[in-house]
Amino acid sequence: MTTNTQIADVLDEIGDLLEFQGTNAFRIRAYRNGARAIRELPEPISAMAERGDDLTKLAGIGKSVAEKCHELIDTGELKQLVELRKQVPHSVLDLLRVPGMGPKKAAMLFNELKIKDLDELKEACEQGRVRALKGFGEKTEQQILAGIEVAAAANTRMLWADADDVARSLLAHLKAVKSIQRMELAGSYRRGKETVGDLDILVVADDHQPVMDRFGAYEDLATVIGRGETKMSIRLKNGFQVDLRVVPAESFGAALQYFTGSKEHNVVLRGRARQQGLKINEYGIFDVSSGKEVYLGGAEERDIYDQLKLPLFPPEMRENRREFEWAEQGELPRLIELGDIRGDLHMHTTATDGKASLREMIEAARSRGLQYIAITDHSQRVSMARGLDPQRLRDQWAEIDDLNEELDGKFLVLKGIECDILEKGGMDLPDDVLEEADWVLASVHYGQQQSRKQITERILGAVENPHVDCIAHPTGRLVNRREPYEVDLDSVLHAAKEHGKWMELNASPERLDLHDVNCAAAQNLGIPIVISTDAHSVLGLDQMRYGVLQARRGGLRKEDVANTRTAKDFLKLLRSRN
DNA sequence: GCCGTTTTCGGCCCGACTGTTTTCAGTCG
Repeated sequence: MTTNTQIADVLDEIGDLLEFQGTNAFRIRAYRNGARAIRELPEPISAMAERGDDLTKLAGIGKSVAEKCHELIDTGELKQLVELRKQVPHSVLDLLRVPGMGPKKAAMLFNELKIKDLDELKEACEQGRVRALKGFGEKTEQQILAGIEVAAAANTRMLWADADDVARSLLAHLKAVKSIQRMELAGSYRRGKETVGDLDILVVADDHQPVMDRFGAYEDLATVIGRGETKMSIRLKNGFQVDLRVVPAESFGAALQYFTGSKEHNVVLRGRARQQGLKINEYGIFDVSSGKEVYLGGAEERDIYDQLKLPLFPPEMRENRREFEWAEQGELPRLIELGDIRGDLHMHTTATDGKASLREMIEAARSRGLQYIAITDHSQRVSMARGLDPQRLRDQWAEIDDLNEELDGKFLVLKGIECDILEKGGMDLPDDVLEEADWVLASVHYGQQQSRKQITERILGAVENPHVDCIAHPTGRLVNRREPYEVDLDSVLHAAKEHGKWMELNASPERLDLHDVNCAAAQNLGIPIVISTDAHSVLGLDQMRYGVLQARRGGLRKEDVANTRTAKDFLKLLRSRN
């Protein structure tokens, strides 16, 4: 079994190694595009190959990459990669993590000084051997030395939620500058990616200098990486890089579009502009058909898309996945919004590992404008969290019955449970207990290291249990920290479809599980998705916005998400399962 | 290496900043 991720990783590695060898940049891009296409496929490419599908029909995959996919699927390895690895030691790829170090410089270091890893690079810099190379100097050597520390310390991206905190703090800091007329964050932060590599701030101001001075006086600043006429970059104490650009008012929209990206989206946009005799850059959109540049617009982001007769794509959609196809068919989905959410179907209380009582969670949910929630504490297997046995669970449910009576239809509390899927298979609570629940989440917490076959069979068992409603955090991944367990999600989704089961998109910023690509796969199959906070406290209920952002990246609409329905319609849909 | 209602060959996004190279290459986003 060769998964999409494994194949994509191989293609990316080939891209890295070829880049190092100075291969034609477009050939390298072709490998990267192929890797991306496969990574984002809604179904396993191995299944497509087995069916005899023509893989070259997939956008970004031609004859060569298709052959390599077949070789990987059939033999589990790729001769080309084995060869490349002989030529370039794997550790030299670490050199590229040093800021300012690209493939050309790294290759020079490897070829001239036989430097194979970061340790050898450090030693060579300290001995002054690097500055002797053509194109290198003393300053470059110092930068490399500083950069090695950065490469070692800060090579992980920040969770979106954490980047959001930094972003808000920076904006508040900059707002003190009176001459700032407009200010906006761009980049992957604006696109709502689950992790953010750096922040891009765009500003319109009468005078550049006070803005840059203020930027350089930010309290968490560690170093100023660079400062030019229009652009300034800093690194924060936590290693995070922030770029600031000051742009003229007539270019603000163009710059916002440009720096929001993604790169892939912009490549397509620029290609289209070129075909129409237009040119886009961060200053605007220009008619170049006469040989001169005639400014057509750029003050607003809309100006760019209007000129190309394209809709103003929501930033979360700008990944060159399907947005251009949708636009051509006039079928751009209306993405779900936070305000569409009416219920929250996964949360914990002090009965297990939550911080707030049942009553406090209900009050907090009501004050956030929700109409219904499900209380889903852990089941007995999760002993660390004092998981509920049948008796304690039934006691909680009796309490919920009383509270519902007290609420008199103004708010609905569902009697739920997050029931563990046991290591040996089967559910952690007997069927007669689960049968009494309004809402049963099934989830894996233990035995995450099991084989693909074991884990998949466990989850399939839960999907087939008639009392289970929804699979919670279906892949178990933790953003930046833990890979998904080895589940065959494609099989799980097909089984869920067959048995009328739903899938959770867990909104907790460190989970965001399902992943955006998996959301699209579930949507394709018509499986209702539930966005839930998995709140362990009152404030945890506010995590819903992270889940909605992820859902938007997955292309989900209001109608794809079950808990956008009113309490009455939600129950109706729930009871009509199967 | 991929792609095609301008093309099966000849393109493939575009500009700022830095350092070192005196006219530009490399890196980055």
